[in-house]
Amino acid sequence: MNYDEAKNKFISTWGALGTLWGINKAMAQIHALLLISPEPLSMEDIMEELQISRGNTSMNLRQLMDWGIVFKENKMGERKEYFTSEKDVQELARQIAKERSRRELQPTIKILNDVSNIKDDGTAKTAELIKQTKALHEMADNLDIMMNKVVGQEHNWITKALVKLIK
Amino acid sequence: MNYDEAKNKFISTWGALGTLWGINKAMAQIHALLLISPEPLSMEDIMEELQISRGNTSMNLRQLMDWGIVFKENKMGERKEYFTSEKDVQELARQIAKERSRRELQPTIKILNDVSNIKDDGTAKTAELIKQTKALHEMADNLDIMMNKVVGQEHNWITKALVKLIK
DNA sequence: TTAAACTTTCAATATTTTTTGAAAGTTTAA
DNA sequence: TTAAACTTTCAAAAAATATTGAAAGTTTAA
Repeated sequence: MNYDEAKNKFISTWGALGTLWGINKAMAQIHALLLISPEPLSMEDIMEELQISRGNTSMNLRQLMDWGIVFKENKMGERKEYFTSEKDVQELARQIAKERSRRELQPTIKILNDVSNIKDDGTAKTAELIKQTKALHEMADNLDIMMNKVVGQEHNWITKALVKLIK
Repeated sequence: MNYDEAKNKFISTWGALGTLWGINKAMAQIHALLLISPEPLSMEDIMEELQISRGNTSMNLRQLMDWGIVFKENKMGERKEYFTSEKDVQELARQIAKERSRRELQPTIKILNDVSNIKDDGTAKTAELIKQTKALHEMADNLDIMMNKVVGQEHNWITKALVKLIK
């Protein structure tokens, strides 16, 4: 496998994986491309490389910046904007964990809390609803703590120690 | 909030969350419904409750069974098939972690391994590709270990201890 | 100012994914 | 056997999502 094959394989794998996680293909591929690019890339570069339209590129770059994993850069004396990805994969994971917690986990925890606190009317179905949503609430809470504390730790010693311990 | 409101809120939240994780709405909602149902439900029950077609119900029940989180049950003297969900949320998490590891993480790890082992031709771009895919490979490996060992542990003492420690 | 060089927006279009429902398939009881 | 009671399959339709590209917007330099 040469460089170009490896690069394409990586980009398309990342793209396919993205769709499995609710991230669209273009967004995941742009991210993959920036991640392995030693130099910042312009919008033209990205469009060219991935064969996607200007509009698509612009919108997905914006989303990646909203996620805090892609940044704008300006080259001196050039008007064009360039883009880079967060290159430290630990920091990348931290940022993704933080955002997914904020966008998905925390709203879900709130709803599980509301639902599990309805008044128990003594019926079996109400008992089951309360029991199961309470259990999910507890689990989601633990997951949230782990995502924010374990992955979110700078210099991730916890993960290292943990993996060593249980491997 | 009364029982019906709470139930609908839970089912629709679970459905919306599913789509965010690459699971379709019907599949997630069927699962939610079974999870809070004290009794096994028939296909008719599910169709009725969620207002979806027979075909849709059949296909998504099959998928849930493939994931190992929904089971067929037969009631004595009845030809109709009934369905229940795994009710223990720890076991549910374990099963989901196991399947996602097998379906997504492991194939990805394999590709990251292949890509990161291309021959270093001395160019900056090759160096970057190798460096980043190696880093992702290591991270994916750790995640795989955690998913299979930490979540996969019966009587999940590690999570409990960990959460207590870092909370 | 103006205009060139660039980016963003968004309605229209294309693509992908999900859902339907009827026909085909299966199982059981008589 | 047959037929009733049920489930599965799958082509077609619907719905949801992603993509395009051109017009509108913005910034900078002269």
